[in-house]
Amino acid sequence: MSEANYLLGQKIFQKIRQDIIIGRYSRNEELKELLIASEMGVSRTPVREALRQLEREGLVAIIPNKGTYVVGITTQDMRDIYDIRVALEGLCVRQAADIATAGQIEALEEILYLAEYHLKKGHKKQVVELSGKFHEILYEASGNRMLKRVLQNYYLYLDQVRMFLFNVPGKIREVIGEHWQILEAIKERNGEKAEHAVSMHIANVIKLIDSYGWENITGGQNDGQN
Amino acid sequence: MSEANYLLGQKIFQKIRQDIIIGRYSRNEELKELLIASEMGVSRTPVREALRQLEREGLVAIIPNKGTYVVGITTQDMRDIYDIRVALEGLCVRQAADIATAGQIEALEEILYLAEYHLKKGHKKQVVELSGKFHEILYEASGNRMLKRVLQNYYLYLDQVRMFLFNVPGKIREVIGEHWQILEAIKERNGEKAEHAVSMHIANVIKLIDSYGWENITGGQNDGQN
DNA sequence: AAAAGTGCAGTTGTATACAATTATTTCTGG
DNA sequence: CCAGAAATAATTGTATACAACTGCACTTTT
Repeated sequence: MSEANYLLGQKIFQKIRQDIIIGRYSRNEELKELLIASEMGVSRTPVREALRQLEREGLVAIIPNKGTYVVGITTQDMRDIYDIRVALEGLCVRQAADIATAGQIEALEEILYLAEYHLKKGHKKQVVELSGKFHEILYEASGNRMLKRVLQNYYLYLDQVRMFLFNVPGKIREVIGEHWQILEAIKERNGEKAEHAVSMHIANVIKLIDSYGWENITGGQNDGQN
Repeated sequence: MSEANYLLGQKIFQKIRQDIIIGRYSRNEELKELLIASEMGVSRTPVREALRQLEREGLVAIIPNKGTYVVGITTQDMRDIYDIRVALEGLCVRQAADIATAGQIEALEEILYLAEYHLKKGHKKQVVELSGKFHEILYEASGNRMLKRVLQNYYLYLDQVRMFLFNVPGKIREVIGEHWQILEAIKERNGEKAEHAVSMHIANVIKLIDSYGWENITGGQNDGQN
């Protein structure tokens, strides 16, 4: 009665995915259907459906008749995703600069003002959420369904990195500043400028992570097959 | 005993996906589990798993407790994918130019020679296959797992467009020529040039489709809800 | 003692059974 | 004849049952 009693299978899928992304499972760890099912108090059926979906996302590998093994997001994957994002987020804001609606632009602006407020108040959690919402609207504003879809996925995958970044002193303020620049370019309907702003934004993130070392961001996931 | 008795669920997934991509189903058509199951002579279980996977790919939409509906690849999606591919295939060959192995380069060269041969002989089917293999190796040569994954997906989605293109007189020859240029740039380890060659390649395809009209490429998929 | 075969426990793959939800039809009252 | 409610059918969601396959320990054979 309370709220979205989302389908069991989807709930399991999302939980396992999140567990994989944040590194709760170690790489190559075997996911046994019956074990997960009993842990969640359900039967194997919805668990199997969830695992099959995870395989499509590339987060696990299923060896027929043998088992399901965690693949996860490696450090290399994260680097690679950033390369991809430079290309795709650039495309995204270029298109958004052309066709974003007044409502979308207003929503983006509202988010940034709100983020400034929560930043001042030290409400980190809200800022993180707003930052996600900012990207969400940007993706939507591109008017490109396929692009939105793939970028949303990658955004999810980088959850761990974002957690790390937002704990670096002063980084949040910097990010919001860069978001303002992106928004300004879109308001001016200047696709080139918007793309450049995004490239800078991502490049700065990469530079920061480089200085800390990519390996230190994931919680030292080991191999699981001693 | 004959061959790769691939898991039932995967086989169903691939069949339905192909049927959706080539437009055998109309948009918004309802996919009933029991119907598909009986058509394929299996139970609902593997069908459900397949449908859930298709939902992850965005090819169908599942409304809980209601049904599964075909989303498919719209004409707009195809345009959008080409925009994405300009960005991503460019990134791909740029990276490939840096790190492709001698073996991969040799494989690419061999494919093109073979394609030339089959082109002369008029073996269109073989040329299409080789063209796919060419891209496959390019994706692999980027050394970027996530990139490979997403590009493979998009390549699948454009099956219908490719069928169309390869029936345009002289287009196959042109495509092979452009592939040679890409390969040359990679052999020279010139990422810029490779990216430019890919951009040209894709731009030419887009230009050609524009001249025919995008709507005329898909077999006139109707809406399915009269 | 080494190699090969046998049997058993554990796990996945598929089918079926049942519960819950949604759609459709039929009946009833106005 | 129509609106609405009750009953019925159809469909999805989940659990369970059984078959098939895998891995490993144990036995047997040479």
